Amino acid sequence: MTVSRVINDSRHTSPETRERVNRAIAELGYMPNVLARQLRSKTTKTIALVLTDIANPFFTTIARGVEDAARARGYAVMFCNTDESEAEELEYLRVLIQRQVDGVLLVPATDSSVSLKLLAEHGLPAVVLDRRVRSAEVDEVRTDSEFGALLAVRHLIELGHRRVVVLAGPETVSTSTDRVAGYRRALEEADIGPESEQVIFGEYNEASGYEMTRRALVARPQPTAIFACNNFIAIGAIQALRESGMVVPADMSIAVFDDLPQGWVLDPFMTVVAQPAYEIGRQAAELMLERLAGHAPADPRTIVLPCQLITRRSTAPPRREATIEPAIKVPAQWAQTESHA
Amino acid sequence: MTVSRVINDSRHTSPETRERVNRAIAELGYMPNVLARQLRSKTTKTIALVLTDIANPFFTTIARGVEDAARARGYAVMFCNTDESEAEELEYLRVLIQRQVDGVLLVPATDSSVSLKLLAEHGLPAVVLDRRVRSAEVDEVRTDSEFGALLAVRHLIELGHRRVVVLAGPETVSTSTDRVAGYRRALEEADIGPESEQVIFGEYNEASGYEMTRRALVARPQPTAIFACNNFIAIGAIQALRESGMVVPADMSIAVFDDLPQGWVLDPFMTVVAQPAYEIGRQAAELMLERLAGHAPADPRTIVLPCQLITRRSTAPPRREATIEPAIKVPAQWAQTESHA
DNA sequence: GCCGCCTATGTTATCGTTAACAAGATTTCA
DNA sequence: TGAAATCTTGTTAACGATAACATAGGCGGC
Repeated sequence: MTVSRVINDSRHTSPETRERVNRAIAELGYMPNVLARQLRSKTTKTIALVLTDIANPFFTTIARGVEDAARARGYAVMFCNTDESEAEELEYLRVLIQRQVDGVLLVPATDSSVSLKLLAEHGLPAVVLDRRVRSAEVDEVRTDSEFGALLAVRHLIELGHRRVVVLAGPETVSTSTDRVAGYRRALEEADIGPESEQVIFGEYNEASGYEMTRRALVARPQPTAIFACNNFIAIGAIQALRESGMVVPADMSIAVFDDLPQGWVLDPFMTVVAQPAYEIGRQAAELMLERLAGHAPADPRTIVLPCQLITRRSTAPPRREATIEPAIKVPAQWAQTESHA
Repeated sequence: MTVSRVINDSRHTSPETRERVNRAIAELGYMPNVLARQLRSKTTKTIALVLTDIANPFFTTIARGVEDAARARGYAVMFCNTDESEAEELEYLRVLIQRQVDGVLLVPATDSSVSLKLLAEHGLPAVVLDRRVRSAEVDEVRTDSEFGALLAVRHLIELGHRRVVVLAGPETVSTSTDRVAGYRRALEEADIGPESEQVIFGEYNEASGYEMTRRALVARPQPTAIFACNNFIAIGAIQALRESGMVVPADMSIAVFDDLPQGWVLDPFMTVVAQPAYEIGRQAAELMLERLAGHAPADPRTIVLPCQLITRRSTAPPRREATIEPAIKVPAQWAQTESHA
């Protein structure tokens, strides 16, 4: 019909016809059937964002960046939550292929590349976010986890800590291993021998953070500082510390990878390595949209964004080594001033 | 093709053919095109959940209930976030109609019924969640906001409070007005005159909670307790109280509608009116799925679920009226014991 | 006046699936 | 044995849009 032309092009249509068609549309409450359009045009104007934990504000922020960039160019976004499970991830990808999405932004549950192979088989472009994948030939956007961890642990060491325990996520996830690598580099830098290393691998959630902290606390000599590899691990850690009556930062310092929103765990304000989560999402979407528009080079591109240490009140010199401050002063009300490094 | 029969029915197909088809599917990596299927069958096996704030754990929990119920019957769920804006709501509904969703679960941004009219015009079934809508002929699932508010405010009054301020959401939202009504009933019950009433309407978010609290604190005589009509308002309130140096519950009690997850605002644990959020979502989805299956009566149904007062440590007798406890004892570490009423 | 080009509209075929019908093969049962 | 019932497979049309082509005027240039 000419109707199609009015709705889409509006080139090659006379003003009267356009008027007539629009009137009819208004009268009938007509709305085009997107399904039919997509079937015919072989493009759904939809991209998918597959991530591991939508409840984590870090990923929520990424999702916003993706959505904003996509919407600005008329694309819709489908969100899929894999719960850190590769099986779920593959399940979702199959659904997405069937639903004919134009491309997939993926936070992979593991560093295996079977998911990417599946996408490649079906000719779907992909962008990997936040994590590295072994031997992948795709666009990637992430931050330098190793360097961020180095900053955080260096900060703890500068405060005087010598026994720092790192609570990591799964060993199969690159952000875990990279952050542990950064931790090791910081120890080496300070000539702290590997015998003082304390690394616990677990999962990127509250329960695991709680459990790892309980384990860390029974170690002798007890660590004086915790480096949590993500924000949920830190929340679990705080709960475990409270239960065992330890006060942060007097009895235990804690530094965290990934920021937490205001309103979460107000007390104490956390020293964190903040990632530009919104930008990770936005730029990943941009890479994808460029590729879909045909404006992208054939070779994969990698964007590594900077991260930033924000020191707040959850880190302080350890009890024994405290020299300047006379004792463990725990202000009832934490000041909200921040210093950025 | 016979292929279709193998994939769907598998009735009326010989085992050999089925085998042959399945082999071919595996070899070719064939996946059916969902779009075409949906176009032909006029059903997308998709329902939409349109809500006002996906960042609020109350709605996140509803979303889980919806998703679980839907998935169990093979339905997919599309989530849409209206940000409490009726314009956005209508925008989304138009998209959903175009995308041919089978039905819509709606947390309406206002109590107007234009959205429901739009859906009815296009023959789409709807279920209204959490809030009431004026003169609507649709299925509804919610809790008894007025009764919940009555419980919370009665609890404050029993503790000895006489000046309770209620921080509400928008006046155009039924949960706001219902909770204010419950507040008034509690005051009447206790023979507290309307001159002691203090009602502030705002929005269901942190910023508004903060701002309303600042306003409430300058009132003279100052209120001794706050009743926050939702959890985000409460978080904003807590921030404002901290800034002005007030300690909860010694200087100010606070009771909240909607529970908060562990990990959020640990200190102090909140006295809340908890709603069965998951059940609201699940039962709403069930109503919809029943209707889609043709098993529902023509007349609209309304489900009102019970809510529950959970007293924790954010409420205590007011300073002046304190008689039994000698002073305002604020334990450094809040116990996590809960008593249910 | 004729040709070619541009514009506005109509026609046909197609995307990939399934509903509906058709028809041959096989089984059931009187 | 024959007719009806059942099973298996094939054929056609349709879902609602658009791409591609076709047609018919209108216009300007020579």
